[in-house]
Amino acid sequence: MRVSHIFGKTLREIPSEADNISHQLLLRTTMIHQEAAGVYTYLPLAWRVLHKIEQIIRKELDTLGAQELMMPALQPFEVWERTGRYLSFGKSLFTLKDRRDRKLCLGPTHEEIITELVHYNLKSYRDLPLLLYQLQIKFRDEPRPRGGLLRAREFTMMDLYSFDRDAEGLDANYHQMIQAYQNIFERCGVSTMMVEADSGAIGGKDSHEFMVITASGEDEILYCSCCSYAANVERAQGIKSPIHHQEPLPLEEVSTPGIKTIEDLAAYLQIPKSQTLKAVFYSADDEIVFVVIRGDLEVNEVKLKNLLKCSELRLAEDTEVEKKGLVAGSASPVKITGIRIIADDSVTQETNLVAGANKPDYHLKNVNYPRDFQVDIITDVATAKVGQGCPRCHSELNSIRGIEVGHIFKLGTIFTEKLGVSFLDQEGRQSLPLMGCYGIGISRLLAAAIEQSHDEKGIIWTMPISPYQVYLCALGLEDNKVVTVAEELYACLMKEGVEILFDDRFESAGVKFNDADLLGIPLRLTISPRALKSQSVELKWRTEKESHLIPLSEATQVIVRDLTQRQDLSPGRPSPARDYEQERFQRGQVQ
RNA sequence: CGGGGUGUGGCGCAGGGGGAGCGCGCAUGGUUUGGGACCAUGAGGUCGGAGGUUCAAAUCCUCUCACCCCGACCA
Repeated sequence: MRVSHIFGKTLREIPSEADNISHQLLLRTTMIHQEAAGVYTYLPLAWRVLHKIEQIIRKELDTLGAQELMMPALQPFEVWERTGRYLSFGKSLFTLKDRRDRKLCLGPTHEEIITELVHYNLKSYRDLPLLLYQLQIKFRDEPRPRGGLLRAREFTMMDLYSFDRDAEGLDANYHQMIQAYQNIFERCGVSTMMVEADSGAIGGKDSHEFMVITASGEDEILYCSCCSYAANVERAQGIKSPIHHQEPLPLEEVSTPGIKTIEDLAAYLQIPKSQTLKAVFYSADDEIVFVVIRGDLEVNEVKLKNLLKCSELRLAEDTEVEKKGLVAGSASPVKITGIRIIADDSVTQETNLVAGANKPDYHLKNVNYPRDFQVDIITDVATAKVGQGCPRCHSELNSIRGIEVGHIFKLGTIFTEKLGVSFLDQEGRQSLPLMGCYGIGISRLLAAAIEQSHDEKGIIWTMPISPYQVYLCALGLEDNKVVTVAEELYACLMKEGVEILFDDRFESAGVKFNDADLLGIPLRLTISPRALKSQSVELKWRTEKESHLIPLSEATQVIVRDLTQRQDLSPGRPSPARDYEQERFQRGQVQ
């Protein structure tokens, strides 16, 4: 492809709507164009990258015996009613009506459709296991799309669904898919960490996310510095050893005029926050619940939501709290009845805490469980923190940020049961197949790859997903020799199957070099009168600072050889963005 | 949904009751060509939309739409 013909020109200035690196670079290179909030056109360069990622995915999945198919984006709403998931998706589900007033929706995911499809085609245990996948556009009416392709309302996704005879089969497929995912991301040249994840309202016992590690990531990951434990903060557990263990002292009321927050209380009484008991009130599907937790910790709403099995969870309004006869700012579980009390285990392990006195301007000292209060549930509902102990090996937890590019779930029989899918097992009995589902956000992966691999000049593509492999710069085009040599090399390399961008524009060297860097093509070749004096071509890798000359006569041969070597990434391949935390990734990629 | 912000040519921005401007980009001609050259000439905008105030509105008022950021939210 000639650069002069590429649809979409590079921009010198950053469009003001973007403040996210990948978003800025995708706009500056005109790889994407925004049509509405969270809705983008992929221009030719981006489309090539998406295709490459898709091909890597296909190759890896087909090796497992998975079969590709294509389900509709437009789905009958009725099937979402049957599984009840129109409720859990809520407003994120795009809905519409056809001319006969029949309700339809745009698929945010395809568990319903695939399960129905399998219903019509699954008869015998001999048909299992089954792995089906598609590459599809998904629609989710996100409350707030952001970051360009990182959180869009329309995006491309690979979703695979597994069906198995039994739990062992599901486990085997799940492990197989973990390996496939690790292969896929590695082949794309992005470093990911696999972490334990919340499976949310979809249920199921096992769920893992694959995170592209980058400081700009939306998700926080807690990982152990010693063992392989890594989890999304939504799910992570930290060991909360008691820090003030003492003999219980007698309960004592203290005056705390105007004190309402834990910060103020700790400062006023000159005690650490960890010596206080925090009371937080939530409305869980309209039930007000009372959560108590050690003052230095925060309630993890995901854990709480899973515990209460509610569909809506929010902080209670002050008026709702008052209606329950509680004093916001001075509330405690001491002598409180008529409300469900959930205690984080940090509270029940601790001694002599300062808690509210359930009347304004007073607190209680030396509150101890179970002497002074009772609770309905004791469990872990705290947000794990850096510095806490790893739940597996008790070493210290660290924190890092990532972008979720893959998510896998063991669904079990949730969908097959609801939609009545069964098969005849070996003994001739009706049996429910066990499902797993596995997703990769392809367009998000494209953006995440840029987040992970760029510098101040632009994108740094890894070879396997770069839109082109080579950027051929011809400098001094009024020199006929330059034109002849460049055209010849361009033709030769194309004949060899090299994907090449030929910058044939009458532009200054600076413009061409800057565009080459911005576009991030791995190898830049320069043909110029200067290099031609020594019958040479200049080679420069995007990841390296220095260029070097090779003889013109060997150019095609050398270039093809070097490209082949770099096509399949070896672990030691230099890439500035991939170097950092490299060891961690390897440790994080759990067996 | 709460809070904040922005809408003026393809991109970045200035202007703030009476001529719609600047830089980049684009076109044409010329001089240039190893890290975003220069000169000249030009094309391109219902100032997000609707209503109002006024002799006169990009500018003031009202409503509205879109987009961005923070939060809530996000299987």
